[in-house]
Amino acid sequence: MKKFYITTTLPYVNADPHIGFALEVIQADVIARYKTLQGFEIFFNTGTDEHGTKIYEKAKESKLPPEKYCDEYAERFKKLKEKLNLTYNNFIRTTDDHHIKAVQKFWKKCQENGDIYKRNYKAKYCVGCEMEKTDSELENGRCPLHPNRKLEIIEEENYFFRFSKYQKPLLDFYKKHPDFVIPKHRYNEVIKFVEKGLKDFSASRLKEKMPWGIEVPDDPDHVMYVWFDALINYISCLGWPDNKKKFNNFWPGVQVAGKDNLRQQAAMWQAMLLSAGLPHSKQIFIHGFITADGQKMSKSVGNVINASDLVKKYGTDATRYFLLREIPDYEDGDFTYKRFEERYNSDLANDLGNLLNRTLTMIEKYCDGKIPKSTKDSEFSKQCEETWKKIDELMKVYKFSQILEEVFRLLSKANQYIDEKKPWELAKENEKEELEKVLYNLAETLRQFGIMLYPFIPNTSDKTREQLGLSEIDIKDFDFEKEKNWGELKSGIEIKKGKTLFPRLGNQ
RNA sequence: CGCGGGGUAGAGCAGUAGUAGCUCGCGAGGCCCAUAACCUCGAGGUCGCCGGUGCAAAUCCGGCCCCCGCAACCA
Repeated sequence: MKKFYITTTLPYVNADPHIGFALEVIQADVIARYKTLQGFEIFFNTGTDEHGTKIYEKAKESKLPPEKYCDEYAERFKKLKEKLNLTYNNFIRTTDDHHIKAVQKFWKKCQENGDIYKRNYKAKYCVGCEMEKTDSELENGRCPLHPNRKLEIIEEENYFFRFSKYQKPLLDFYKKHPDFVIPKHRYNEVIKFVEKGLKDFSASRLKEKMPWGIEVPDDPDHVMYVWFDALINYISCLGWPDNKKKFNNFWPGVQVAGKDNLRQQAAMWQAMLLSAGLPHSKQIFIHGFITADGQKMSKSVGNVINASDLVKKYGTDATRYFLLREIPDYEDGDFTYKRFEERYNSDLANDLGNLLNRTLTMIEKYCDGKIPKSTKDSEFSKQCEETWKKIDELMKVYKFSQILEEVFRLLSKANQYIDEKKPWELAKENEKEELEKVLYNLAETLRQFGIMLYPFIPNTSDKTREQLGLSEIDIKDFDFEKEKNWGELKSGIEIKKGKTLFPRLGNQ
């Protein structure tokens, strides 16, 4: 069986999951679901990033041992699976035993390769921010956020990773793989970054200052810096280094990440893989950010949109639909409740839900509630075929919004078709054959929608199928290629008109 | 000369050379199968500004202004 591996980045567990991460994991889920339809065996990984200073301090604040604190947050992220209807089959925590062992092994490999070395490290530290500051961040030698405080100079011995050594190999690699980073402008961005020159980066901290991390092998005074450990999850989740079979089956994979993560994913992580003698990732797909009402979401502004709240208020599919349709492909997008409800009403309620409803009502009234005789010369069969082609092309470059636009265009054609053909008149005039043809075309088109929408809004896909008298898509044995063909909807099936799919919001 | 994205109808966006498009909203009409839904038509834009190249520019080139991220561990 063909294999496919996809992973999200691991969110840091110092806050509740917000819709930015929801977007990422939903996008990954769409890809995974589509690949599954195509017959791939999927390994779909997500999880939580749990080490590092911020978490250590957050835990202290909430008077919990870090382990407990992480447990609590990891649970909240795990709940997304249900809430967002995700199909991931692996959830890694960077505090998992096997991950820790893998990280230490990875470290040793880099060390054997001469890429880890110790040197004195000096950094400027702002106590106000509790953060190191680089020179570029300073204004007149002071932290712009806390200009009254003097910066502390911290000095300690750190291990460094020889990032600089990989400038040329990385550039060669990018050149050979023009699709390595999607979209193109992110690909260009990372090349520019690497061309500018790479500085070795610090890969460890003194344990006495920051104990919450993975121990450096053979040097218990040091723990690794959090991202060095975190990046390795993309292979430790596959059982590397022990489970060679699984690793070889699935690696390399596609990594979905936010634009803030471009350098880490596309440059640092790739250099680390080179150092450890492992193959590069297959592809990095970078998505944009979500603003709330045009503003960056932040706790201090108090405008953070929480994924769970959306699901609670509007449901899983409406949330998925909004994020996939309204956030522009590759770019930043804006969230507002107004826009959300507009999308919901116009697309999901008026176009999709209403089409299903009116079609099924007519089948009940005019065809005894049974799918009528199938027709060959459908005006829709060709359009469905073309839409499938477009979906396939666009899916390769992760243009989810465009795909949904295409699918809903087809939907709108179906609504037009009803007005054109006026089945109610055909019924009055007893034009049975034409009437059945029209209704079959509509029902079959709806069946096709059901499949097209499966990666995006799976519950709706199920419900649509159910109301057409079909069973839900059982992903394990669903013959996708066959089901895409026009006419797979058998006549005589009894429909099961059910509840309104998406009741309109804000009526009244 | 730090890096990147953006400035197109009231709002949100698509469109990378050849009659300016989509969704929502707005106005008029149609229909009655349907979730006050659906369908048709219409109003509304000097495509940020200035200059250049072209028969032709939102689209290419140069300059400028404005907005938003990032600036080496926050999706």
